[in-house]
Amino acid sequence: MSTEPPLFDLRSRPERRDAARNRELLLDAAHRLVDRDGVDAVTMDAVAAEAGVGKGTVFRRFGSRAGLMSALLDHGEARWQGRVISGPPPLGPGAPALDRLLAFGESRLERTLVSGDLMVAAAGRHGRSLPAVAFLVAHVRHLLAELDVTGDLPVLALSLLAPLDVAFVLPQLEAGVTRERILATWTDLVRRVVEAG
Amino acid sequence: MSTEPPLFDLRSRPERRDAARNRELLLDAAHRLVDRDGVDAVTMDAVAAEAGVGKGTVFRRFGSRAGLMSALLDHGEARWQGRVISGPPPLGPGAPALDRLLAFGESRLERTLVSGDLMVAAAGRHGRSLPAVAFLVAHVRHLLAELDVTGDLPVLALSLLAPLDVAFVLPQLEAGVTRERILATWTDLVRRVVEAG
DNA sequence: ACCTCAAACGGACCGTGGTCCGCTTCTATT
DNA sequence: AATAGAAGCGGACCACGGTCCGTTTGAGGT
Repeated sequence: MSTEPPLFDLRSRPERRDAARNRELLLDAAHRLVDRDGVDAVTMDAVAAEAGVGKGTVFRRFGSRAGLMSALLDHGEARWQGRVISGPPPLGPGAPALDRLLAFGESRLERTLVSGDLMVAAAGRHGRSLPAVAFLVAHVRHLLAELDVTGDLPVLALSLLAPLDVAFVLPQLEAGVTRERILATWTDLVRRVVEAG
Repeated sequence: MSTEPPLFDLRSRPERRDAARNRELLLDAAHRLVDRDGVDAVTMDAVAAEAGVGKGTVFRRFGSRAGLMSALLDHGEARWQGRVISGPPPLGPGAPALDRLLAFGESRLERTLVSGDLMVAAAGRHGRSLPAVAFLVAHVRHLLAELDVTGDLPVLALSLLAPLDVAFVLPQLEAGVTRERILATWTDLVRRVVEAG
């Protein structure tokens, strides 16, 4: 998911200066295009032109359009993850685990609404790859464990995350289901799971 | 989802003879290509050539590649839906609702495994559109109601279906999670929801 | 300073999904 | 049977994602 060079692999030489510069140029250009014309306007040719580099360079740096989108998404995701890990409760630590879990759902839904189009663009053929949701799974799993929920926690955590995924949220919104209904039902679902131990 | 003309809308004139013939030619051709070379080999040009018609015709009949794939999928889906509606229990009617629900999950997972690549190809930008899962939602909703589960049943039903969606199943399989774990966890999840009323 | 060569670059090129529009064919009407 | 016009057809055309490869550039060694 990350486009940074592997931070802890000392065998790999660091990125060359021009490569690093071009990465920044490209990210800035892409960000600008998203802000100005929306995600759909971010074609690989457009971002290359906007950054003033060749198209091949975009693919060299980000691998694919989905990779570039993931990189864009990462900025926001990292900040959001920061709030989950060390922000104020109930989303951050300090609140009871159930409160944190419910706050997590609401906050995650919010992020899906705000960055849904980027998430769609960052997804490969079949939905978001597992690394992309690893943090989410790990966090939910952790909270479930604190709540003494038993079972196959990794898979259960992902099952609880699925209804909040952009692939399910956006179509429902289009069909007229409100944000509130989705959130209320998710809260309900989580309560049932937790209460059943 | 269906590519048939609207059966009960008498205002719309039926499909012209040549159009109907070409639809069949195209479906046959596409089916042949899937069988012989896999879903990825089914390009719009290839299916047009195989059917001996122009490319424009393929788009006129099916709207998009996803539409064509949906049409291919429909054959299997319809047969499967038949088994759910009127096949032998516990999947079909006659068994207790909870048994039916659990059998539904297992059977659905099976279909996801068998036709996953077609499902992926049939999905638009964001996952499968709601009409494509309308039957699934309706059935699960019905069973939940029979089990006296309260709440926002349409949204709850979709939430239970989400973990069985190809977008979540395939990545897990690739990551080494077994079919059995996925099914067991889904069964567990459903039991918790039902038991909590 | 110079050399070396892996890394990076750029843009021509390709395959594929999707559109467009002038031409053809079917069908309802008389 | 003739006719009109809607429905359908085909394939040239376009945009976009992705690849390839000859050229350039930057960093470590001498």
